[in-house]
Amino acid sequence: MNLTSIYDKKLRNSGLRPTKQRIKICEALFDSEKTFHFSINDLANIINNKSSLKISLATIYNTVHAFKEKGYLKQIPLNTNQAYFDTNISDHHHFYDVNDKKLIDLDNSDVGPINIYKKINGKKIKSIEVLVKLED
Amino acid sequence: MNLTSIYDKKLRNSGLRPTKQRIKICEALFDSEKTFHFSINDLANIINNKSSLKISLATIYNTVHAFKEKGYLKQIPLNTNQAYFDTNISDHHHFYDVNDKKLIDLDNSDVGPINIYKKINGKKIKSIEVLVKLED
DNA sequence: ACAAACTTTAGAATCATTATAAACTACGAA
DNA sequence: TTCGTAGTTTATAATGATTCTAAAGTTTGT
Repeated sequence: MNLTSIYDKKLRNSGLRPTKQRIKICEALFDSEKTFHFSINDLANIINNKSSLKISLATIYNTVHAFKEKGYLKQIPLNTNQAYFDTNISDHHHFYDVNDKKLIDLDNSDVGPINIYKKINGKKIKSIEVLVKLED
Repeated sequence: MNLTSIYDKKLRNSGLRPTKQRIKICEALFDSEKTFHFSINDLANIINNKSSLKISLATIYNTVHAFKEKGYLKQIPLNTNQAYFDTNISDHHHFYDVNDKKLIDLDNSDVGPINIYKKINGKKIKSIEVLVKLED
């Protein structure tokens, strides 16, 4: 089965129609084995620079949010003015290099087990994310 | 020594002139023993609702950034559209309740030791921040 | 009291993101 | 296949947070 039909199935299974825009966004995000980090603007540039089909910013926003909802993307908690997303949806963490303003994955195996001793009544833990800031 | 003169000294020591706006912002932030989390808008409301001296938004932005630079405030890494700050500048972490959209401090003692095994050449760790998302 | 440097401010500008509503497309039923 | 409906895309406008600007005001050392 080729990638396009995999994306087609993925979209259908999520209740999203496999439009050519969404397939193209899937290609930009998931064709490579390597995962990566991106802002909406990064993604718009990646797609609209190397393809004849231009996709509007609104569609890219909509699609990224839909994919985030469906769990195909994660948003990275950061204190920057724009949102950053990750195609690596495994449980993992991040380095943030404050000088180079770059994100680097920290696999779960790169971080020792994290124990949270405090409990909040009626709430359960949904995720644990570690941000390690780096400087020169 | 009263609080106002402590703030005066704090500001002078940081190379910031102790203007009445900055003193008032210090009062709003640091008078209470309790630390708290706030957005710029929260802070503007706190100050401008309970005081006759109205401080412009621009000044509040400037001052919060200056205080963050000086280490009197911390910005909390989150994926929200607006910036959140913390008057608790000790090493600590956060719960974020995704249903109630509320932040709760997680003291260092509430979290087991965190070990980072990965190293990046020429970079050193500046901070480690854990965000624990909670849901119902 | 004075000049220089620093601050505050209102308002404009910018940037990221979301909303709108009209045109377009996919899809299932007939 | 054709049609109607629901879902999608798009340009553009609207919003909201934040930053910039430049003029007016304040602080400070002398």
